[in-house]
Amino acid sequence: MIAANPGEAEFLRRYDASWYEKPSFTVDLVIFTVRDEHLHVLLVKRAEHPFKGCWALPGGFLDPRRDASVDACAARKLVEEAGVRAPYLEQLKTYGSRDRDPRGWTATTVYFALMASASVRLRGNQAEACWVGVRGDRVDFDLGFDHARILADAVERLRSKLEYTHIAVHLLPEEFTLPELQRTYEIILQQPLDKSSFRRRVVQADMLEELTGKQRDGFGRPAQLYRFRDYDRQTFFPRSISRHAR
Amino acid sequence: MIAANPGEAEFLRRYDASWYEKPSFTVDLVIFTVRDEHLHVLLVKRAEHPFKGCWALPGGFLDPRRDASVDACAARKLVEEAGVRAPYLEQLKTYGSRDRDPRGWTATTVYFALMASASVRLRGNQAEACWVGVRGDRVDFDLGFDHARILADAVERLRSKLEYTHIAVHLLPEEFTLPELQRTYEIILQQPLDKSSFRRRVVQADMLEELTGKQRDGFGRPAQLYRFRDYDRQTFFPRSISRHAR
DNA sequence: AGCCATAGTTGTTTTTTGCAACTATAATGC
DNA sequence: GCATTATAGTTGCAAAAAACAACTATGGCT
Repeated sequence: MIAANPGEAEFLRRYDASWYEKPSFTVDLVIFTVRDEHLHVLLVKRAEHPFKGCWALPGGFLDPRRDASVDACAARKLVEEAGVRAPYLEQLKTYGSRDRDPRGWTATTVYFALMASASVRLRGNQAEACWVGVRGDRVDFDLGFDHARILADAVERLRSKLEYTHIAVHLLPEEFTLPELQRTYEIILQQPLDKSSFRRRVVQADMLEELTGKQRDGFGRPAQLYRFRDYDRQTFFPRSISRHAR
Repeated sequence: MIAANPGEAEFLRRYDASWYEKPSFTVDLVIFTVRDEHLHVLLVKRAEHPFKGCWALPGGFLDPRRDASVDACAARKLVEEAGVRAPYLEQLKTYGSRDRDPRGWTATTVYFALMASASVRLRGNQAEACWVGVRGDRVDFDLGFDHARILADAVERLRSKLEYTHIAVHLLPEEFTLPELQRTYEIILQQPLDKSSFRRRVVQADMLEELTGKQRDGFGRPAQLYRFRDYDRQTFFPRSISRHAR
């Protein structure tokens, strides 16, 4: 390739570089659940280098032959890597840089998923996988790559979405009680909420369907069971939930 | 490459595919401003196939040699492709699929930027570039690729962020008046707001610094000039702005 | 039956908002 | 000059919403 002048040569070099040197592209998952009164995230132990033996978020390379889209890739990895089904899956953010992976330039599009603790059934393909408690916005040990940062961003997004939307219902089984829902909010927002304000808010949002006749038995008075009304719609609250802090 | 059994062969094939068949990776920009009482977006006319001659969002291939990160690539393209400086740049979302570009599997990470109309200085490198008015969540002519969908998502994100954060200040010059800020909100949210409620909200958020002595002259009484206090912090309103609709 | 624990409601006080009338300060036209 | 007009900014009050606390309800348990 012979160029008439330095400017043209430079242009051609850049053009070639853009076309042929592509960054590696992966998809990672931050899968949340609530169990034992704490927020948990699903982590896998890496079987290969780099960061072999380290805990990391489940995920891996996108395969253009198999994955029709990034969303489809995330849905596939949810089943294949994490071995779980989650009712809520949303794109979080894309992290890409020269130095986040020792093998070279990589970009990863991270999704975050919510699921009920009950439906957990780990059958990680090759890697060991387990739920790890989240303290604040981190877990207790080191994560590979920039996954600690990604986890912190995901926790922040989870908290802020909880303030304004109903998505906490996806952390519970299909049928749940209002005290259970309130407890979920309290665990994630890390502050107690006022019972009567919370109920007023949730009922006015008209997102729940009362399962008349069905109740959750327990210690004291049995609680009314509800079901989330429209599984697709994204309902927004007019005010943030944490205003009910007391 | 000889494998002992079908499972291993399949594994190796996938591994190779993941490594060597990477999707092309681009970065696109949705740059917003407000001028002539309307929201505008910066578009460029494509000089090359595909979609040659079509209007599209500015952007292009990430160059791993020059771009240390996706964020850095977006900042570079803001200057090189769009020829503008913007005080606010935020990642929107990543769109990737087999069929969004006729050349094959591509992923694009889209950023959205806000800037004051005054500081516009188009010097598009090779392409013709101009501001185009946004009606609802679209422009009046066809866009290449899936850029119409991307634009609609960006407008939606802009509206929802306006409700809860101060980011509208980045659509104004450094010094502005409260009526100008209110007008910006009204233009983007497409509804009139109550003057006294709006002022109460903005003043209580404590995000503006009064430039005592400086005023904007005009027809009636001159308006007090303000400056945004902390250019980095992201301030959140406790309630959505559109509650002041009247 | 009486106690305890939790669910759910109701009523009162306090805060926030919606709304409209009011004042303030400039330019303009006569 | 001075009324008029146009926009900026304030104030006061009624209405709505939220915080708070006390209340009732309903089960299990001894």
